[in-house]
Amino acid sequence: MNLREFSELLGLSPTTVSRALGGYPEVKEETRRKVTEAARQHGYKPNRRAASLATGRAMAIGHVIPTSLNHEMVNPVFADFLAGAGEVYSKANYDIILSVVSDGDEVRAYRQMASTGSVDGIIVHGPRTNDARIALIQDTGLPFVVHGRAPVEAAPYSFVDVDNLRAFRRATDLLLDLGHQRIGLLNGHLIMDFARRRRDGYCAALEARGTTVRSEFQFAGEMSERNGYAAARQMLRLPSPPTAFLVSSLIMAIGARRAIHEADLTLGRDVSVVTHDDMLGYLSNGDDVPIFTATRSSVRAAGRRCAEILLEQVADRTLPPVQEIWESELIMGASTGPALS
Amino acid sequence: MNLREFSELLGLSPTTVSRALGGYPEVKEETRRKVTEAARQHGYKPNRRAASLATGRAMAIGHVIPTSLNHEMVNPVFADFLAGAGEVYSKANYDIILSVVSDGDEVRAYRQMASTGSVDGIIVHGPRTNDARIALIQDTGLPFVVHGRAPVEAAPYSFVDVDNLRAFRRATDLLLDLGHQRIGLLNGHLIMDFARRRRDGYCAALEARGTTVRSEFQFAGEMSERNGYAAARQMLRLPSPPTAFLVSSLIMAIGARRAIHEADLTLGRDVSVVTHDDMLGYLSNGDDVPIFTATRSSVRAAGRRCAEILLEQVADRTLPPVQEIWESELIMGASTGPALS
DNA sequence: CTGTCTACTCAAAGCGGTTTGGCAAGATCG
DNA sequence: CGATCTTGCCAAACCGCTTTGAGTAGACAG
Repeated sequence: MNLREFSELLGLSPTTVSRALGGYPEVKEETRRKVTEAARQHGYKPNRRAASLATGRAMAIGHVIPTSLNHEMVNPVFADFLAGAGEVYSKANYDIILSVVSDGDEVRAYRQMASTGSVDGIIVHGPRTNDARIALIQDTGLPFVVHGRAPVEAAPYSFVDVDNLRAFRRATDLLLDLGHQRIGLLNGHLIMDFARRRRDGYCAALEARGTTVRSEFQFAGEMSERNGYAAARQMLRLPSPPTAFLVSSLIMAIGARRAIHEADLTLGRDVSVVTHDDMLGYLSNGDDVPIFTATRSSVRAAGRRCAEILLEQVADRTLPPVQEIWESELIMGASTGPALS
Repeated sequence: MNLREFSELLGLSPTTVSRALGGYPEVKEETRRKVTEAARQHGYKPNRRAASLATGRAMAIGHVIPTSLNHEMVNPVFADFLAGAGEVYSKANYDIILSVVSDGDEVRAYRQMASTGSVDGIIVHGPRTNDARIALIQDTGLPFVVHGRAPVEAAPYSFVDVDNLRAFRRATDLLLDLGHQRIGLLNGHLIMDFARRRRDGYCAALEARGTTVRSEFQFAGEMSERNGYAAARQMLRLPSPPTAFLVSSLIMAIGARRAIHEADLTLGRDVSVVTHDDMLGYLSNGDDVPIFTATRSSVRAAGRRCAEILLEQVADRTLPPVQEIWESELIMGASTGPALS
């Protein structure tokens, strides 16, 4: 059923029907009522592609999700981020266009989205330390919002980020205050901006206290359960092992916990753990008492906020960039305790 | 840059340029070379919406992901499923149109996708026992593939599913063979088709051996870490607690493991666990030796296969439905052992 | 040298909407 | 009561592409 057929059915012109459904004031209220009612009954909905073409607005936002670096892992925070963003989009009647690409093709995917005009705006996920994508998208003139940020701020752009440096600096301070001198860092890949900031926070705290920063206490790689386990295990086998771990994701922390148990140590007594918690829906960090002491920030809320900002920028292209840096909560759980002397 | 401008630039007609880029045989090879080269250089790409409108093909597949039942959880398998499907789509130059909706609006989302013609086909996720969506989509005439299946088979449709009943029957048999008499089931919501089939497999195995099926040994709900923990804890506190658990997802099993540790019991000795493992990228079930004994089937592979089938059906609407039921592997890990008498 | 074929290329008609610029009919005003 | 506004509707142009059907130039044969 297309507009012409539908309008003939009603004995009206396509123009009037389109206006009636579009909420324009030029049609009589009664006519509008008749039209909307008939549309509901016959299931008429304007063809989205045609409407897009005519208005120039795609009514869609592009997300590119890369399947990670070398492995085939897809970052588990995407699901929650998309859920948050999706809430906002669906209220505004926007679609998500998702492009799942292997790491190398990412830039191509962004370029394609921009040049084929299939989206009105773009969300950039997982910014790298030197991220070619940002300059690229800036060139296209398409509105975009970055979840996280990249250090190079050639021209300012919108982003929503957690204050990762501060979060990890506070977490490290906490462990130092508890008397821990040997602290392992289980981090994400260092090409990721957030991982680098977290490491900087960790190093800054250690250096401020005159504690040596040791490379054998640092792991950087994919944040999987497996890697958390393997890295923690290896560090625990060192002649003088860490008494505490600072971990970049709850999933990795669960891996670390496995290694701790396996070494017949007790979490929160023999070994302390502080982790970052993205508050993923299916992986809550305990109910009343948190399992892990954690720096906490909802990735779902970030998704919502990024979407809001982006839709505003799409609606009004002249708006200045919005930059938000969120403070993460530091919550005390059962996984930290004083260092055993 | 649009086709008209671009073709004027080249001194050719829009038709010829379109044909050259489309790979039609009516243009001279040399002309085609010139055109593609210029397109690359000037960054010309046909506008997707316009092309769609002209050809009638949307070059997009719709996925609807519901944020689960009562809670705000979004199923973590989506990310991996989408990654698998995305591999196939991007090769075929198809987009994913994602609609994230809260549970109630799901049907509306499907109807909308179908009637606005923004997609060429649909993937249905997480079929329920009585699923209205399937009949609805069948009505629209749009090709679709179900990941999983629903019991009502009014008219046959395409699906890819794991043989859940058989998998859980085998797993239960394994535990029974090890001497376990009291086996807890930590399952998903029973309105989900897969959960019901798994329960049926569990019950069938118990009944075949004359073992009583007890309701206090069955939990059905959201498959989160938290629920796995809470349900296992509660069952372990029963006067005569289970000596083994059968769990529907690795995340839930990790929750159960936490409860087991907390009760000062040892996994694989005091309490056995068999779980289903979707092989999510970030949550591997151990490396060489699996942590958990598990029924295993890759959700990513399922995503790939569903996408393949769907694209075939889109290309040729007359194709008969494809129904695949995959056998899951039963792999032996360190979480199962003989029942302590 | 003319007629027929082949190989390219083009103009124009959609695809299904939105939107501009009119045009009648009825309402309002002097 | 005629002139001027509103109000409510419509015809037609346009968004950017694909594709049909027609046309032109050159190759080749007679």
